[in-house]
Amino acid sequence: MSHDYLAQLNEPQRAAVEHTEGPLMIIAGAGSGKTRVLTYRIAHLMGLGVDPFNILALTFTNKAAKEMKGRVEKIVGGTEARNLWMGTFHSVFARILRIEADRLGYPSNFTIYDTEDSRKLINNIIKELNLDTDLYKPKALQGRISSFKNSLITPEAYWNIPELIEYDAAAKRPETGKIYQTYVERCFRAGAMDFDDLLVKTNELLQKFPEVLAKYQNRFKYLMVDEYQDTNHAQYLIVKSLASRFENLCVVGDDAQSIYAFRGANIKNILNFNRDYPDALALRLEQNYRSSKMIVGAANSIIKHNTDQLEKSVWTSNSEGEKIRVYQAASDNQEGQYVAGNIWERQMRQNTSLGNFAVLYRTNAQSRSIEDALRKRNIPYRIYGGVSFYQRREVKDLLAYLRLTINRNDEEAYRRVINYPRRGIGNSTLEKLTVSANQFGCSLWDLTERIDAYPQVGLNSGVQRKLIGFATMIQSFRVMAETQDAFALASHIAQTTGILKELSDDQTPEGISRAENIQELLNSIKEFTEERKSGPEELQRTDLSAFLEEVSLITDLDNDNPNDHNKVSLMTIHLAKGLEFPNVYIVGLEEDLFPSMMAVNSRADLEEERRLFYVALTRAEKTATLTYSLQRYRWGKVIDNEPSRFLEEIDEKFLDWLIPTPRQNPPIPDKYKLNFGSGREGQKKEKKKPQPLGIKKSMKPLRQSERKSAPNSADTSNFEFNIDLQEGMRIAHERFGKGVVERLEGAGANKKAVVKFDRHGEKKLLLKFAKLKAI
DNA sequence: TCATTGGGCTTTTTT
DNA sequence: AGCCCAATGA
Repeated sequence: MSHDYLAQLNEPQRAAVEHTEGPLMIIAGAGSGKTRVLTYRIAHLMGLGVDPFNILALTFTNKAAKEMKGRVEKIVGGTEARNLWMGTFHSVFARILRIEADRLGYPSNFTIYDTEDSRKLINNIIKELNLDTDLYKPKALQGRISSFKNSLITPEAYWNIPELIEYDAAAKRPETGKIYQTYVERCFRAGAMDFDDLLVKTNELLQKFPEVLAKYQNRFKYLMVDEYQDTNHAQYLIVKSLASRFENLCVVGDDAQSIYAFRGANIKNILNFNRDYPDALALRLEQNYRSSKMIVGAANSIIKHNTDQLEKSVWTSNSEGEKIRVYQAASDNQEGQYVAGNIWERQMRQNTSLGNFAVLYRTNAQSRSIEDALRKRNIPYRIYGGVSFYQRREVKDLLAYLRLTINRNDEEAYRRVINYPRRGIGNSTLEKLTVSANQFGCSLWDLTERIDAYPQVGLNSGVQRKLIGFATMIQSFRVMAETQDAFALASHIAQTTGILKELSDDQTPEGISRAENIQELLNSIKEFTEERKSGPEELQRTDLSAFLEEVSLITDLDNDNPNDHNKVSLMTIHLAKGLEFPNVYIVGLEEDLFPSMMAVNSRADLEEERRLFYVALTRAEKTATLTYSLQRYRWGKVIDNEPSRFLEEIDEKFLDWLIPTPRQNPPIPDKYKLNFGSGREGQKKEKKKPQPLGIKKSMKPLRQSERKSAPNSADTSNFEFNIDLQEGMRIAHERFGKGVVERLEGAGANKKAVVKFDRHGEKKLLLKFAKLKAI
């Protein structure tokens, strides 16, 4: 198999492929061909006689794994590559955990709780403990528990760390440890693991059972980890222990693309690689093969503003390319219209596929205005992420029945379906069951199944009969599961439980779409069984648990539907990581949106946002278009925006500013003008034809202060700008209301004021943007 | 027990 | 504006 693949690589790429023994760190700039390196490296290993059985590659998405496996197969042949283990941390570890589950006291068919399941459970626990949900916000607790897990702090360990206890006490949540402990117990009792558990339990397994560790150490003689900069502490430890025997560990990453600190990713894992492996070879891939010179240059000019980074200079020999266009929209809807119109024009002019276009945004909520505009023009699109198919209520309802059939202790599944469709088992019954289950330390199912033996639960015979009826039904599904395949069983369940009838009775548009989604779920189960039947022998299980094992870790990105190849892709920047598109639109480049409002207060957070912007821009191959909008609907209100600071950070020479000429509004009589503090709906709501866009090139947007007299910003006329601020001065801000200037920082264009607002707390405002008025 | 209503809260980002 | 939840009445 000595192909000429080595000849297709540049110098450092080849070195990376050929350095097979010992630790290796590859710092791979955006678009520098790291996937190619990884695939060739695997092929190369196999060429040297390494058994694919001994190779493990951990990727960031299932899609990336699939793609890589496909590419390896092309080089070495399909049968050869079959034994390769490739997948995400979560899916690979789930597989290991299913094999070893009983050592940890889990059933091998354990349920994987998704975010919603675990939030609901936490919510229940808070209520059972009679705690105030205003203080103990389930989402906040969930985040905190997740961060404990990511740092491998068990509930027992929690009690021994005074800082944590004090922190929670200070936050008026002294019961946090109790909630955490209860949550862990309940998951265990339900035979369920959440996403974090897949890492935590794997680590526990490897630490507690040396023989298991040895087994997998010996199996995975060669380890490769992609996107290493996004690994968290648990992942780091697992990788480290798996690799400690042979130390044939190759990690690939780019500190400039680390965007998951918010979920525990630790950039130090990559920065300190050399400390763990002093003999490690470190290679840098700096030549970008993806993007034009304009895009690479612009991206470099952004990332320069970060102080925490490894030294590296990404360059390209690709063509110059077009300048990056920056467009200012008047509203979010108009932003959408511009993007849609521009995509349409471009694809006509270039006679290219719509699959070559992507619209990227910071938050999922931004997709709506883009979708509307694309729909109006009949441009087909596919939206990734957001409320994905498997999170829809009706889909989760049916899945809950399937889950309960396979794992009857699954508490969240039980709660979901015990009274859906209605069978007269309401909250009070459920509450009694919960109390007893907690008392006995058993699952809800255990009680339900033999409710007649537990008079102390206090249920009357009518309710008992209903519970037995429910249990009998689930048991019958269980029996069927022994012989039937997933599709037959799922159809049967949809039928017998009455879900199908319930939905087909509902002829509202939502009801119809729900019924369609159920049908779609059944179709995908059908597809699953068909695929499995025709697949490789060792993967022929078509039973329900095989399906459930897969389904909980499927993400939107993994479904590659050929029908989507001629559609515009819409997704968050986070999801876009690792992908590339000839034409990229990054929308919503506004202060408080991108960078996010949550991130502007600390340098570390802001740098992560900047890396996110870097990731977004480097997705583009040929053209990039940046847009922002002066007004946007957020939280049901119209909000005024300032252009993102990131726009300023890009070196001017890469940009092409497109500014629409100001709209000529009729003068508005003074009495209709609104003071700040109240909305300005009267202005905003008027439906105007999209104004003709007189495009002026090479022009920066007018700052708010310069725009003051422009007729399209009548609502700002109550404000006096560029006032001479003094510390201690009392001021008013259009959005935040009244406050006191605490201190002033910086000078010139970067002058900022820290203002303590009466109602919104302390904010740091960039003076050239903030509309402050002395009072 | 269940359906309706109104109030409060929400928005980062994901496996 | 939409979603989730608690309170309310049938």
